Amino acid sequence: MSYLSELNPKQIEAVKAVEGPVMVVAGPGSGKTRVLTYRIAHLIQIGVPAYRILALTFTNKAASEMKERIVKIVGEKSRQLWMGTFHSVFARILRVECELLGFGRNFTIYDTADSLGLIKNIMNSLGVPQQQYNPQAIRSRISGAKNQMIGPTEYAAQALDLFAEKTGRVYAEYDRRLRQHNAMDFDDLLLKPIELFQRHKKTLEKYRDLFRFVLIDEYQDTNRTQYVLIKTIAEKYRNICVVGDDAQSIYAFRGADIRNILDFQNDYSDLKTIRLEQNYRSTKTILAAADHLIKHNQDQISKSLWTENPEGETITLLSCDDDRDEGNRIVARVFDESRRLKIDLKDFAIMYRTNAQSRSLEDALRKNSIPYIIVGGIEFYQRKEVKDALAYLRIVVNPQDGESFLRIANYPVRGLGAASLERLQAFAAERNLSLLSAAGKANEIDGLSQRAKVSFLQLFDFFTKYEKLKREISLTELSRSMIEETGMLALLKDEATAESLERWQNVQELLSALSEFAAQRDDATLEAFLQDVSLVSAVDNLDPNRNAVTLMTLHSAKGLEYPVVFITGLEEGLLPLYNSSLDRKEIEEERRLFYVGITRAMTKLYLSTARMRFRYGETAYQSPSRFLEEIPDELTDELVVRTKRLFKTRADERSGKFAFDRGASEFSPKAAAFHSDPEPDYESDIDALELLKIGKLVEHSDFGQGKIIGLSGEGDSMKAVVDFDSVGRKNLMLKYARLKVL
DNA sequence: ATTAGGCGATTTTTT
DNA sequence: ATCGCCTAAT
Repeated sequence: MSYLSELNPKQIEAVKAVEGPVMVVAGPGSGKTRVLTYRIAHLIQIGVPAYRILALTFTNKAASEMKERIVKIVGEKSRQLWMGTFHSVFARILRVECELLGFGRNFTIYDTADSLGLIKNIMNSLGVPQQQYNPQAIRSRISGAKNQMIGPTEYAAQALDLFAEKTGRVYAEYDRRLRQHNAMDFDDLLLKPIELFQRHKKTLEKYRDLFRFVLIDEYQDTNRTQYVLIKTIAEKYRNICVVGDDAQSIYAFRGADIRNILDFQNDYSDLKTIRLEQNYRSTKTILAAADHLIKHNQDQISKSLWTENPEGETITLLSCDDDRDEGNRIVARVFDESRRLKIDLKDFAIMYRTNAQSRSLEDALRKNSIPYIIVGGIEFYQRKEVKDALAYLRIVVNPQDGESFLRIANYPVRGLGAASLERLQAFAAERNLSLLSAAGKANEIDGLSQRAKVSFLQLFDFFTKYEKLKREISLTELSRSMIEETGMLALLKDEATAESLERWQNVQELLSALSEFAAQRDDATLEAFLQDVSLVSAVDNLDPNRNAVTLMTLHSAKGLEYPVVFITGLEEGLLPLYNSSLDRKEIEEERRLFYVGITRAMTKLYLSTARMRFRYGETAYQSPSRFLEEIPDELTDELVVRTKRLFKTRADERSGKFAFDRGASEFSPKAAAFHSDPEPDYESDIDALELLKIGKLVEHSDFGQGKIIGLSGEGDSMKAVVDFDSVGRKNLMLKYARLKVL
């Protein structure tokens, strides 16, 4: 077994302990993924059929990457592994088994936005005012209840206040409607399998027997339903291996339950615990900072992380004036460090607590023509036009899907407003019909205008036609012709604004994605495509080959690593983020989130704060995060900038005045050690780059004064066309030209 | 009575 | 950028 030579003794132990319950407590960067990969490869190598192994990961990307590596080690037979996120694996099982629960195999998966829409609709029909009862809050309460396996009846019985009482009523109706729509929300994908296994012992036996080996990654972020689910499944063989790190538990808001770790220890008396404490990722400095920080948490399993990696550089603090300044200074550091460390843009990650923070960072990157990719944020599949197109496709697959029907009933505009849809819904409820079939009986609905009747009937015919065509033409043809016929493409094209054309593009992109999907898989169905689309996570789309700076939330950063990491917005109220209550547990989760961020960094870590920040539509004064005090001073440096730095001119260099008179990046005394590192003769010029605009007057040391009349290129290859008073037009590489802005 | 379109407020983190 | 509310238009 040659691969064992690549592992340390603890890792080998974790790979080889395949029988019985095992818990691997794996610190950040301790080679956890490697252990999981080799463990599965090892299982296959000793003769376990791949299809008898269930491996649950946190993202689909992690699953497919791991699978590829396993295929490389032990060959094609490992393709049959059951591997993916909880949600995708159990969605797959439900597709086969859900008829036992009264669902059709073509059920639709509702994402958070769909489920919120349904809840709002229900609140309207139950007469629960949305002003008094926040639909979001109701949705998250229902989701919370589901994650703890509390059903609507039980929830209503426990309701103590008015809010809970209303939530209970909405919850009951919500469940009913999901069933009517033949739809499941994210929580159902975990809850329904439990129900299935409870009610159908034969099915339970089938899966218990199938999954002889069960592995779970990121165990600290599993919730109660996930815990019950795997415990149920693994009961027969008890070959269950969980891998996780309590210090990286950051999903309590989603129902992740730390009890899952403690209970696991209680559930299995013969549990073998293996600790992976050697870190292969970060410098000693970064690891020490993380360690000091996390020691401030009371709730934790104590562990002592260590590394053979070098001491490394100190962590650099950037104290910025405001969010704009923060963006600019980070961009400047990206330029400097890419030069100094000779690394690519893809080696940089900028992290933040809230998605809203990405804006000022994006502005700075865009202005300086630095390519970047943003993880999450406004996701492709969340865009209105994409969701609209998807809704049409969803209805063809599942004609009962009322939520999708309501979404597109009046898009493109067909004269079906709120009142008409209200009538349709009432009629459908009365006769126990789906909205689509009710639309087919529009003539029987009282009080509907003639126009609305015609529209409903046309809509019904439209879907009837495509339901039929579905069996006759290819996936690609069907979707293309259908979306074409809705008229939404023409509508977007005719509008001809930059925005509408972008939307048009997005719809086209969706259709291409579908074609590609159809071409790639021989078993490709519209159902499968729609399921994939519902369950993609933000990081799944991260392309490691693109050379661009990565921007993401601290949550998305879990499991990733980068040579240089910037963690931004280290301010009270932002990290830790304040909401209504901030008790110890919440602070500790925020601290873990920061911990996750720090431990993503391999060689260099930057932490930034802004004195003022634009939030909720106004500029607020911010104070530094309490977490900064928890990192020992000797591990950090402060990079001070006095004023905006301009390009040096030769004259400045000669006089040596530049650094003091005009301000520059300058290190505080304790940063001297860092500054004395061998630095390439490269200047940090980015602050000035953003000042460079067409029309600006500039000075060149040889050509004198001139005016910028054109700018092109990006990064190091950025050029400017300058009209000089003395010599006329010149095309200059900014990197060498050393222009001074006047 | 309905619907269409404009304007203003609003974002914690996510499968 | 999206959602909800308001007013003008049909």
